[in-house]
Amino acid sequence: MSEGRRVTSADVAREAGVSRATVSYVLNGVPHQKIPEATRQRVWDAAARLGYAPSAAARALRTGRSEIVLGLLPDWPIEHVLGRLIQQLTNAFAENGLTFVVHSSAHPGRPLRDIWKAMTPAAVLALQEFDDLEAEAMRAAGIEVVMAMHGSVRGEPRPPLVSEHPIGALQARHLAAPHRRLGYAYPDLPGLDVLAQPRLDGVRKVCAELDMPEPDVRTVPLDAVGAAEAVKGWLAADPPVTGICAFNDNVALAVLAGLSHLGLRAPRDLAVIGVDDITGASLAQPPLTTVVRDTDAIARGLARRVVDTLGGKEIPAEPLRDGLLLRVRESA
Amino acid sequence: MSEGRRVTSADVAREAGVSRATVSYVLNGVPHQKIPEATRQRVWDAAARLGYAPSAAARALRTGRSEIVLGLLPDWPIEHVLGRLIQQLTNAFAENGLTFVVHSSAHPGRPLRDIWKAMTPAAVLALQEFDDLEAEAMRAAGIEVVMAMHGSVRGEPRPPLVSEHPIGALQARHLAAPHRRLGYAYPDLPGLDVLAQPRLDGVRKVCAELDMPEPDVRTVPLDAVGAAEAVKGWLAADPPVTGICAFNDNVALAVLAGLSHLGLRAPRDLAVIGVDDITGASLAQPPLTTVVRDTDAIARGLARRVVDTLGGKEIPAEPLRDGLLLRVRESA
DNA sequence: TCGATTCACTTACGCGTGCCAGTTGAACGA
DNA sequence: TCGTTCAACTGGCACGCGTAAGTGAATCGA
Repeated sequence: MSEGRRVTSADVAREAGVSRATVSYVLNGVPHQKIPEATRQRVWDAAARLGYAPSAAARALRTGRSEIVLGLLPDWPIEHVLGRLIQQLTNAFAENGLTFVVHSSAHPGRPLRDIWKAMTPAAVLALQEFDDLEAEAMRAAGIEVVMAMHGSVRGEPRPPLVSEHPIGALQARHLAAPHRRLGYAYPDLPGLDVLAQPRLDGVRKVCAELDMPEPDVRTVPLDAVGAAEAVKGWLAADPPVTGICAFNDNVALAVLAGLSHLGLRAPRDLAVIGVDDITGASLAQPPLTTVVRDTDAIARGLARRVVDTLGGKEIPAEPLRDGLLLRVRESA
Repeated sequence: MSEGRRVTSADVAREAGVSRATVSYVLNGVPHQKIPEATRQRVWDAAARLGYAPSAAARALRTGRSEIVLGLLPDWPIEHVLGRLIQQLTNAFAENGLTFVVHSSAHPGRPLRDIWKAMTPAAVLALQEFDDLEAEAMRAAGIEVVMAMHGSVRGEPRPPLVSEHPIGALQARHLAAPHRRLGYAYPDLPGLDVLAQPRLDGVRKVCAELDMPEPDVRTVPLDAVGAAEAVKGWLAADPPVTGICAFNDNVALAVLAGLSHLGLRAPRDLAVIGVDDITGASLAQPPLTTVVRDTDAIARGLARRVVDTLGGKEIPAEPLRDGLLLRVRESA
């Protein structure tokens, strides 16, 4: 059938024997119009029969905003968790009639401004920290801006939507039982500070609460030799470090490799706990104890936040609460 | 300044003291119009001064297509390589004035059809196999469809744009020197067949060329115990398998874990080679030998393909050629 | 019986573009 | 002097939609 030409609401109107306006009212469920059930049904049927899908472009042009939520990806590697989060966000937004679309703003070939000016998304969900001026400009253009990470707008700092703090705290609390001195394996990638700092703060806080000394923080590169250096440092510390909270599983894997490089082994010589439960975690020698977060809950929460904000509801500033799960294996 | 209202081409026209049409001609570089350099400059300046960015919605409405390239993500986990590919595709398309946007079609909250009907992308880049009817429907709607994976349209099978074959071949050739019987560690996730089959075929072909027996294919689950079963099978085969080509690094890691579970070790008891060079590969015990592909080349190639297709050029059906690198470590 | 109200719609406008089909004014040839 | 040509523009339509304002018929209260 219809070769090329797209089905418009005018086609539906003709098919249903009503005017275009009526079609629009029915399909959008406009409340203050008295339209009898019979007519409604005719319109619904006609639309279905023709396979009508409204043009997002026309709609966006008319209303001044699209139904697109733009996700800004961070420039650090997209691994397991982040990948899953993207898929889950897509689904969560789809359930709310929004199309989630991600854009890597890593090495912008075009300035970010062009991107959002062009697509006029209803909202922008920043999965990374980003420029305040940019955020302000978006707001001025009528775009809702939601940040998942730490971020401040016009100087007024607001808490991150997704809080990293509890992750470090959980790691520390797990290790604290047998271990009296903890170390923190900090990632070797500058961009990760937004995540790493709050996690480390969580560890610090628990140490303080339990009257333990400050955690011994060392940057751990993702290679066995470099990691071995950090391990040597920990073991030589005074008092010696016996348990390591790693920024994530990859860093934890590096610590394990460092240990192995020195002929040592977890948890005997040094206990290690990671974050994320990547595939390699359960396959490591020894299998890695790790913290998993409920990314689906985060995705839903984030989506709801955005939807509510778009709906005009005022949102509490508190972070989302997402379940954390401790997956205990052998490394700690 | 301009609180709320967006800058339109009419504003630019007023600022430059010309008509809207002239602005449009200048900014779009329409060839068959005689416009003196002086006027061009005035328009360019005015546009820059006002910070004009054309409305994608209006443009899309007018032209019937947007400048968006929709990437359809597969439903398998987005790891390292795929994540990097997404970022690189974004950049590659950006360099060509296109906005790359990905959508996870994993568990479609809405039918896929609604998505692309709504956003009318200029092209769809499927990173996974997908429905022929769907593809046909898109084509009918004037959307260019490009497939990165295996895919056939209306029954006529066409070769995949990104070929997986050479990966398996390279793995096999590397192992073939000391090893006379190879095994293939097949992933335990049905969706991965599109990738796994061609890779396995590559291994098969090399085995045949070198007068070696057929590879011994076993499905390897991502846990040590399950993987150990597969390992036992290989070692007990007749003639025994001594080298394993794994579908990817995670599967290779599983094989390593299986070996370790049995008190064995690579490469002494069984050589293992993976694909992707994920972070965990270099950190494994022993460090994993693996095949890396040049995803940046793939991204650029894919982007160019799409851009050329949109430009009306007829494209050769041959797959992209991407560099393959063998990263030799200790496991094989 | 008749104005008023309600119902069930329809008419018409404008969102910002791209681009076709003019229009203007100057230069030029006869 | 007057067409004719051409460079350099401009006017205005259509894309598909949401929605404010209007319209004719039916119903109703007095």
